[in-house]
Amino acid sequence: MYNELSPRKQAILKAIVDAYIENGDPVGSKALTQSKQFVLSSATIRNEMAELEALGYLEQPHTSAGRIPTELGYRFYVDALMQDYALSQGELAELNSMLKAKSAEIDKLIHNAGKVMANLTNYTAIAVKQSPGRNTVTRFSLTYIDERNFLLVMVCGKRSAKTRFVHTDVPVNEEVLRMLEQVLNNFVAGKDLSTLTLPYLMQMEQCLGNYAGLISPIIKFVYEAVDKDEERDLHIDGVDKLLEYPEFMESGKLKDMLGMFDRKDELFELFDEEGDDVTICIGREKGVEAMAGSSLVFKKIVVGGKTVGAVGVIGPCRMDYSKVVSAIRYLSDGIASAFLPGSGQLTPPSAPDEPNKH
Amino acid sequence: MYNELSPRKQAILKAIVDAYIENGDPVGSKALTQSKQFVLSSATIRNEMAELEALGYLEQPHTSAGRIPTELGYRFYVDALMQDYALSQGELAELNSMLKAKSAEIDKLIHNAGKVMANLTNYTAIAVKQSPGRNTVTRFSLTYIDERNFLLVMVCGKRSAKTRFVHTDVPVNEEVLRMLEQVLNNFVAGKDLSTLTLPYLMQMEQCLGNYAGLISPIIKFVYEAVDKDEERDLHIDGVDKLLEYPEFMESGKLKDMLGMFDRKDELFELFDEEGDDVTICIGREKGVEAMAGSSLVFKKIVVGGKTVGAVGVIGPCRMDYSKVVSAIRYLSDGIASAFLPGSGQLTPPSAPDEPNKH
DNA sequence: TTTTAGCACTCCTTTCATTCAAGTGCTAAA
DNA sequence: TTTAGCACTTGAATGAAAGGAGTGCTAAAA
Repeated sequence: MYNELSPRKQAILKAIVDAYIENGDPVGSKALTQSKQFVLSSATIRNEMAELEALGYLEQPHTSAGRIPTELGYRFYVDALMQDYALSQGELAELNSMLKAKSAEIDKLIHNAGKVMANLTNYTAIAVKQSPGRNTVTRFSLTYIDERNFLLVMVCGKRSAKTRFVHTDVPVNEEVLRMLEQVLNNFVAGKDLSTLTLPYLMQMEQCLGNYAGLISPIIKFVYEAVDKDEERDLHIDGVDKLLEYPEFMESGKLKDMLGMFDRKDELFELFDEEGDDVTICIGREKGVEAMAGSSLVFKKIVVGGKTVGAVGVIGPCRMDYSKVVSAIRYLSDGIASAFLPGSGQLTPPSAPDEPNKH
Repeated sequence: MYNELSPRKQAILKAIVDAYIENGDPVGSKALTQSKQFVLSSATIRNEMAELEALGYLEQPHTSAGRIPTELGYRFYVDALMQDYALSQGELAELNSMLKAKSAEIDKLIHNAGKVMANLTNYTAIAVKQSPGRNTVTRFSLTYIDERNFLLVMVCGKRSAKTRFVHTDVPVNEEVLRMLEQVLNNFVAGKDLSTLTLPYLMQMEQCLGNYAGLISPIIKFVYEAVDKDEERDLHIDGVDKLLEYPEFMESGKLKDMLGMFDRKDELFELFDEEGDDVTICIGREKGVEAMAGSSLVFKKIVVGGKTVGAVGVIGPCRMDYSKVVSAIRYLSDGIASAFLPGSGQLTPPSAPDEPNKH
């Protein structure tokens, strides 16, 4: 589909997108000839631009304005035309200093990554933290509080734990809790939830005699704890950056965005993507109406084969994709390797030696 | 200070604030006479308004506009003039249906309260969840995971628990953990942290022999868990509601707000208030520059003498205080009584029988 | 002494016409 | 195939004019 574009058309498209990303004004044929990168007259470029528009890569806000890229134009740009951006020394320093403070939990690191991203790119950043879906509880532990209350601790995998306070109508004591704990560890720990059939549960209840009534509320908690959506968490940073881009100042765009930021479920869906490298969603490509005019760039954070979260930025379609992509890739990989067991040192994904001045 | 205002001035001030809150246009003398609540000519009212302005309760955007309240004007209004708003049946139903879904943790309830508040009042809502400061850990529980890892569970009070994964250099087993657990429960549980002096810690370490090295990282976690700031959490809902008020559309107000929403620390400070009833912060009263033109109304949620959070709304100074106050009071008290042990039924703070049409 | 009618004045908002500049498409020539 | 030239379109910027809302002040009325 793309090969219908001659090299010259591609060069012109690239120049237009680059220029438009940089200053936000529709770019006309004259501006391109003045930029000295083409030895063509404005008329020739005009013809090419007219064809690019007919092909759907460009559009005109109105008759007497220059051209701006369409969603298709941006798509082609990020897929085929965009150049790699090498992070500057200062930018690398900023990212690294964040990554080195890896003392804390991965949650905090991801959260901080959002703040850093927002600052570095000057777009709104989204940091997603998600525990791997479809857990099983690997171990139970019950802690006595008083006759009617105890704490249920569920260890999921080796890296996360959830607690619930359980109130009982039957009085309990340490001994009962030990027994219950043992039953849970024998019957439920490590099992997939689908194996918890009714007869199976009844078997457990038999083991507990008078305390059989405790099982069903606990199982409810287990379901809740294991439920995939339960453990997703999403932080948005630098919302005020949106205001720096005129595309959000008019019409209802800003409202759309802020509304979407409130409906986190909808946001999560945007992050459901197969790819493992940086994903770029331009405008309504994913079918989300509120994304019209905006783009989302993100990358999953994968530690030891498990997706533990993602980090991304959201901003106008007219976004500095090449810089954003570089920053996100660096940060996402950096977080991942900071948490890879054993690896203390970061391994930057690319060797940036010559910083771009942008 | 306030008694310098004659009853008539108060009535006029009230009428002005009411009218301005309702439609956002500066209110002139003519509008007041037309409202039929005064049997005075516009000239008389003009004189009164001029005096109210001289006293600092009103101001004029420009010479040929009506008057709008100053921060002092709003202050007087909320302190002395504002009428109680009786929530309508529909509004009560909305609030109650939220409160009845009390299955979940108090965290979730508070979070939901924010969403409901935002919808009901049409202002941005803030839901604060804070565990009572300066906890002690009341009980420890250790769960074996593998030779080098175990889970540390710290129960604080009877209502909250925190977990930490601990990695050890010394191999451990169930037995060791039991011993360690006992030591922690004997020496640390229920103690104020200030009693954990160095000699005291050394005494503990003696009890543990080879495993003395485990104590210090655990104590570090205890400090973290007990640290006051650790457990504050804040959710903002309905940010897009800001856009419905023209005061945020111009100048940098919106940016100020969004910026403040990002700096949660600053927000938390606004919620540090002594009072137990609804608190109203008008504009820069609390010394926060970003609050210029905006007001915050909130109320702590107090369960059994402990502050567990707060719920509030933030919006333009021109806010429907009376409705907001009623809603917040109802919700805050509702959450509190939903979580008061034993009390299944809600006890509404006031008996609303005749809904206001507003 | 207080209230009110009357009036000149201020200042914002809206409207309309005009001008200006940028950029285009098209045609014809190179 | 490219380019110069030109007529045309359109939004943005400017400024004058009109309109309106509201005020303060003065003097008369209650």
